[in-house]
Amino acid sequence: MPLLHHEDPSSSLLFSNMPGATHRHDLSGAVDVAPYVMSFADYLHGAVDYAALARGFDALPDHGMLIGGCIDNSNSGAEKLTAPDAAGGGGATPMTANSSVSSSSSEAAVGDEESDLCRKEKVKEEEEEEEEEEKEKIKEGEEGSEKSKKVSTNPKKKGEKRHREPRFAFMTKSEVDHLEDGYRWRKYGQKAVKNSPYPRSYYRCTTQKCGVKKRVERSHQDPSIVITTYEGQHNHQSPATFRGGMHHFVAPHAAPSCFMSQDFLVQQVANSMINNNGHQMGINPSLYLPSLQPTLQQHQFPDYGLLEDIVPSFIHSNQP
DNA sequence: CGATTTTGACCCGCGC
DNA sequence: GCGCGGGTCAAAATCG
Repeated sequence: MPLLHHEDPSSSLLFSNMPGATHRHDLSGAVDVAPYVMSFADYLHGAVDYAALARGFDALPDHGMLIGGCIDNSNSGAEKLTAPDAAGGGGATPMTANSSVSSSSSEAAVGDEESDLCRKEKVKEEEEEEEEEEKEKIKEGEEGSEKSKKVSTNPKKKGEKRHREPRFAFMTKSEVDHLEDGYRWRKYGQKAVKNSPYPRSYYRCTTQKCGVKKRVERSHQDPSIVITTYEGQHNHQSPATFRGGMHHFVAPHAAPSCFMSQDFLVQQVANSMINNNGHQMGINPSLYLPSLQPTLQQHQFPDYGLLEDIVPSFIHSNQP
């Protein structure tokens, strides 16, 4: 996927929309993305749900730049995150600031396998979308009384498959694993990642009734890269947003489709950028938008369901 | 003292 | 049916 390059080669942002991708990453690492705010947002509007990501920008401490992102619609657990390099299909995609690699690549890496999965999942998703909402409701209701139950996601209906919300993943070059994105998260688990020395952490939005989750893991291919995957959409504004006097309303329910999330992201991004005191802050110049920006705006993504769809373009751009 | 993190156990889906 | 891996829970520990 194409990247937008800025003047500063040191930082680069790579966005990839990966429908099949399962991760969303916050780029908390990137600190000042301000200059890109507008364009970024616009960009997002067109296609992806990077809002969430974007928000990370404003908060990003000192570490990191956004390397890439992708949206994953696939719900089935088929998501896999691969290191960018890996995704590249063997390191084909460099994630350096100059070179662009994308998270998509990571997911893309999984591409072959995932592409099928993603597509299947896509379909499922639609069907399950409704179910999910119901589940969530049920959950809420049950939560209080049936906590004693162990780990049963949905004790009530066994027949129902676990449904997952669209995910958005992106890679960030950052020293810190958990990037600040404006929301408050509570870590609820950590698991070792197969074939990787780095564990994957699971976070949940601490806001009541907000079921947004995110996973954070470090690429074993390039330890400096953090892969963040968002799942679901916030049904509230971020604390940061409030502080900044943000004004955008965010869709109250889980996004049924990638596009929803995209809007969401856009808003978030915009918000984050405008955040503090109404000043535009943030987006790090180091944030590079992929050349696909135009593409996104035009909604030309062939199929968001597949990473490969996106990744390839992005990869190609880098590789003649 | 409340909120968050840590961590081992458990559940679930999937492939063989 | 079994084993594996991913994801989640929840008690205990830690933090602010």
